[in-house]
Amino acid sequence: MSRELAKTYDPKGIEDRLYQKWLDKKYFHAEVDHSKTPFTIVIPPPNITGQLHMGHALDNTMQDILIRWKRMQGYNALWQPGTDHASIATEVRIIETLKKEGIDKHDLGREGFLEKAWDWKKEYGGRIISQLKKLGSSCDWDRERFTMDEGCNKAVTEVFVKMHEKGYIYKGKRIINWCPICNTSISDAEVEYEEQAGHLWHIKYPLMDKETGKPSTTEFLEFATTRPETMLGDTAVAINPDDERYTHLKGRSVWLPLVNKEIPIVEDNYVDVEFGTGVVKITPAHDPNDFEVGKRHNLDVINIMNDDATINENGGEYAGMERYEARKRIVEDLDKLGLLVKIEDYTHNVGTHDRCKATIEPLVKEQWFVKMDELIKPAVKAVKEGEIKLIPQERMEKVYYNWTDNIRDWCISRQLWWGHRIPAYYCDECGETVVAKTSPEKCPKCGCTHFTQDPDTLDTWFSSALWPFETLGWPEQTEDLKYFYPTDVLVTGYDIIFFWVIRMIFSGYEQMGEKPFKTVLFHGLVRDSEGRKMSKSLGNGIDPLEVIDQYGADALRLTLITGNAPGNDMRFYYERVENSRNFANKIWNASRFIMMNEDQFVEKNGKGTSKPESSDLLPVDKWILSRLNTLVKDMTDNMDRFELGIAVQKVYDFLWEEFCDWYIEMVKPRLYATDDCKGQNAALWTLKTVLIDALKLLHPYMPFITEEIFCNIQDEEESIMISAWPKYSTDREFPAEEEAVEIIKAAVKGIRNVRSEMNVAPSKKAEVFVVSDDAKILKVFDEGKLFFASLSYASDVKTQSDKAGIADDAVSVVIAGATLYIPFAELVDIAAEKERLEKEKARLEGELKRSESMLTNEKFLSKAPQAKIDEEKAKQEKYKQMAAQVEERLKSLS
RNA sequence: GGAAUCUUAGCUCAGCUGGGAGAGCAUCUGCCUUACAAGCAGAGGGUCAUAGGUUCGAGCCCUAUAGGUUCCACCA
Repeated sequence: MSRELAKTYDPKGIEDRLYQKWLDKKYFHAEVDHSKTPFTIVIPPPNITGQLHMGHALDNTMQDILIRWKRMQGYNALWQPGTDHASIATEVRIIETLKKEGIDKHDLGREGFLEKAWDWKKEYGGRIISQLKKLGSSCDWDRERFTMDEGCNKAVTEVFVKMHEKGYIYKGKRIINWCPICNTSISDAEVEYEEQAGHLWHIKYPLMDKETGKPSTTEFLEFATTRPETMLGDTAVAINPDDERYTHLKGRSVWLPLVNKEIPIVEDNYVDVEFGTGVVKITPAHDPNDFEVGKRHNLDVINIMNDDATINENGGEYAGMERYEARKRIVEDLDKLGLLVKIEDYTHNVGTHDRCKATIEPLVKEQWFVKMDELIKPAVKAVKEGEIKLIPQERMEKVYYNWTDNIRDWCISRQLWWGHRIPAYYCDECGETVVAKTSPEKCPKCGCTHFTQDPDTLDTWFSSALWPFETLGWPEQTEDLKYFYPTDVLVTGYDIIFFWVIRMIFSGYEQMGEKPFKTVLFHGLVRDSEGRKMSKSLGNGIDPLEVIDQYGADALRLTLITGNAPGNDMRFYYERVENSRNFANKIWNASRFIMMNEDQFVEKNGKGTSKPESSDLLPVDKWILSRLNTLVKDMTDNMDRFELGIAVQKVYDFLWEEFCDWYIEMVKPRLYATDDCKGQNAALWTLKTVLIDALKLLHPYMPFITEEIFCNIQDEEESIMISAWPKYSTDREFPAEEEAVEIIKAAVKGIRNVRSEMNVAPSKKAEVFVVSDDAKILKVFDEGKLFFASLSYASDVKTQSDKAGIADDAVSVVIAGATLYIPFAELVDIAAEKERLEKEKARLEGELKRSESMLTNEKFLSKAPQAKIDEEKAKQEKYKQMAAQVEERLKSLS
């Protein structure tokens, strides 16, 4: 029944096969079950236009780890998946595609366009889902949702109407960020400031002559601007009331050239006396600060721009010009009038749209807003009081409060077609606004029965904000909602804390009266090997699907999760993926070793292995069981604290170093001893037991290979993903055996070290004498003789209490409590050995000094925990012994 | 302008509540030892940015300085 397994692990084929098995078995599916505690994660819904990138890969790997782990711990684990309609991103993409076919969105009309958009969704919405599956994501796909499906539509309308009734949603004429390319307003959060080289135009306006009432030819007021074209909409010039230079100007006015009209000089504290000339032109329609100044002084708001950023009819002769052309012409014309003082080079921050990178124009428009001051309060309180925990805590809380303390009302209307249409209806007769779930029958004011719905749609994040409860059935009070809400963990990048996380929190409290999640686990960005952001324009993006194809999803997942702390950015290196792949191969071969030996065992004995009597277990077996036991505890603790990188590092080190490099090597002599059936059985049982438990610990991180090995190596359970997470057990505490094996390990290392330094080939074997006056230590070596000899390339091991019968020139190695002698005379290099011992002596003296200073320190003795003191005392004792032995050895050499 | 964060081995980064300076890759030296050369054994390499301070003791806490990254606000 010998099992044929390839020498290297090749994930190709295996991963898809196992994923299909899990789907067929419905392992990912969760139903309400009151006998179990729920554990819920909602996926940050990827955009339907999206392609899986490294950020998704990291985000979803983390979620999958948590979900698989909790599922194994016996929780009713639900990972709720879905996709986002991403209104503006999608609409922009569709418009681009249409453009290539020579079609303008307006040619299609709203209905036609939306038809195209839904086709798009059908075609691409599934793509990202299948990519998430490649990664191994154990989402409950039966529950897949979409932010514009029927349920979500209902939720959005419900919230809009409810919040409008409460006065939290209002329509107002305010200054907003306008993207002339996308032709829509955008929220403050979507504006990205970018440093650009520009100019500062110094311009002067003539003062109005008090006597003649005409523009003065001698008196001017000078100021600077970065956007000269906005002068067309100027309705005042402002000075600071405390500015002594301009006291004589109070109450006067200036002549606005080109437009040819008189505008007042107003006094406002907004003006910084220190900056420039201390004079500011005021354009209320095109600058947020000017808008505020205008409100304070009752100034006219004159919009001079069309939606496409061309100058409108208010711009007189400049009407119809594109904004930058108008700028050029206006500067030229001012120059002709002698009103242009100078042009300075100036770098300043320009607001751009984060999607299309076009320079945004502040415009005054009527838009829908969400009033934030009241809504934000419970969201702040929740974090302050620890109701919701942010990880990494300190850093993210600071970012969080920074935003909540400076929050402004949220502009939620978008002049787009792809999205949730605003449920506001205007009476065709009298213009009355009715906000309702469905189109009203008749106007409450005039009785008219014809209405037109608001053409605008809502900001994508308006629906995303409802994601944690709308996906569970809200506004219906479903069993799912009652059972799975609030969710447990939200995993996401810190880059969308404002867009999404905060908005979910206040929405959760407002709509559900309860937090949407208990913990937010933030991760950083995945950068390229030079630390740059991965982006399409740079072309430095690494496609996770290619990595999966080449190295397997397990290798990618392990790479993304190791050596990376929460909230920190990481760099992506292929070398690290290779290392992960090598690790997969390592455990594959370890399992192959076990299976091959088990097959041989069965062949010889005609029966399989069975659980050995406790007395058949050797100290090494107990040692590895004990180490595993500690690992279980440590890893579980780390994961409880969401320290995923640290946790996986521990199982990695355990498997590679302790299990493969030490335990398997220790077990080999026993397996190869042909007559020891009981010993072989005990060794094989321990190997299997430890490997299987370690695989379980590793499974959340590397789901595929662990499942593949699990199913090959045992046949009691059908899948590792529904097996139980290992638990710490006092039955597996073996401190004495741990100590014993550590002593032998130190001895093996010491001997290997000497042999290596002296360039002795492993094939040249020599006797090893273990000399100690401690009978317990000699017993340890007697019991471990077999594997000690094997690991230290010894031909034989002799234990004794003194140096009798050992050649004087034997090389010695000092370890805690014993001295090892290797008599291979022909290889001894006295000088080298002396040098080594001197080094060792110096090291021990240093350690003793440190130890001494601690143990004679009263404060340390009184303040440090007893365990630490005892530990230190034991160490000191050990150092003392070792130092004595080194001293003795040095004497014998000289 | 405000704030956060980082500066640890040649490179990339771990290092939890202060008590042994670590990993991967790279380098050097041996090994085709019957699970694995995608491997095994061994070695070299760090005044933990700089200067102070707190402490018996600091990579870790405090202050200042220098440099990098990021976020927020935006001043004409």
